[in-house]
Amino acid sequence: MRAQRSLVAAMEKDLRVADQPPLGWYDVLWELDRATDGRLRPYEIEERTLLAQYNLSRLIDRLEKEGLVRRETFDQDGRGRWVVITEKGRAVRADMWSVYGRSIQAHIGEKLDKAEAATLAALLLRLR
Amino acid sequence: MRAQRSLVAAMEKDLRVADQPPLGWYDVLWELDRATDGRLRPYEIEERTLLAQYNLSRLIDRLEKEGLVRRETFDQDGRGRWVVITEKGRAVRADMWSVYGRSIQAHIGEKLDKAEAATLAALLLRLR
DNA sequence: GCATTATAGATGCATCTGCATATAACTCCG
DNA sequence: CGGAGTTATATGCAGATGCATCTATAATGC
Repeated sequence: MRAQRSLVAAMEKDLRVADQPPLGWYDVLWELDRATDGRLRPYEIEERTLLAQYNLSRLIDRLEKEGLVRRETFDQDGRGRWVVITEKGRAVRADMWSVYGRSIQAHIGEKLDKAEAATLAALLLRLR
Repeated sequence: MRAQRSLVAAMEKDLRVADQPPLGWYDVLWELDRATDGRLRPYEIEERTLLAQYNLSRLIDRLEKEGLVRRETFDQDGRGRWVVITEKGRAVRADMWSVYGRSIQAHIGEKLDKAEAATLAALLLRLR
């Protein structure tokens, strides 16, 4: 918990200093950017990011308001929506990565070697 | 991040279902309970829990309102305060532990053996 | 000894989160 | 088919968080 708290605090700060949006935005944009056709259903994003449903719903609102994603209807199921990343969304994600990637390197890469990082990732994966 | 998110969600839920206060309360009460005379300065709690200063300040407000801690003046430095745990605070911490401890066992203890847990803790410690 | 700077803690305000619940659409079973 | 239950997403409201800043006090430099 403490490690996570300090990493998040440090990385959020790196992003903020570089005038970039908060961390949460990245996860969603990244999932969309790598998805086929740059689109996912909200529940798919939810599964991948482990964001709470109501939380994601409003995060999408914010992304939409900034023009980084748009919602489209999902024809096969009237309850469903598509969330589609826009060109601007892809650009913002790439910008964010230039800061976030360096931040990960600084706060994690510098402190663990590849093998240790792999061990850590494997152990954490077991906790989900 | 995802492991932390899902663990916190699960543990908060365990606490809530058992009618116990949120996780953050525990950390503060625990630090106070084990401290000499059951008292610490806010900045000491901050260092130990890695809570943000403004965040802790208001968490103490809530604990105080519930009668779990009280603030006292700190004579050696007019800027400082003591945060002192009350008997009720100690009791609440103990109650919480009966739920939280089991929750840790269920969500972590069941999934990692002692050696793995030690490895994980050591790696995470390096990230702070 | 006074001005400057630093530290401890609190707080206004905007935003975010969490819970509960709403709404809408789908599925399934008799 | 029709109602009961289920799933996908959204939202009202209360409370928590984050940022910036404030107040009060202490330390430092000249």
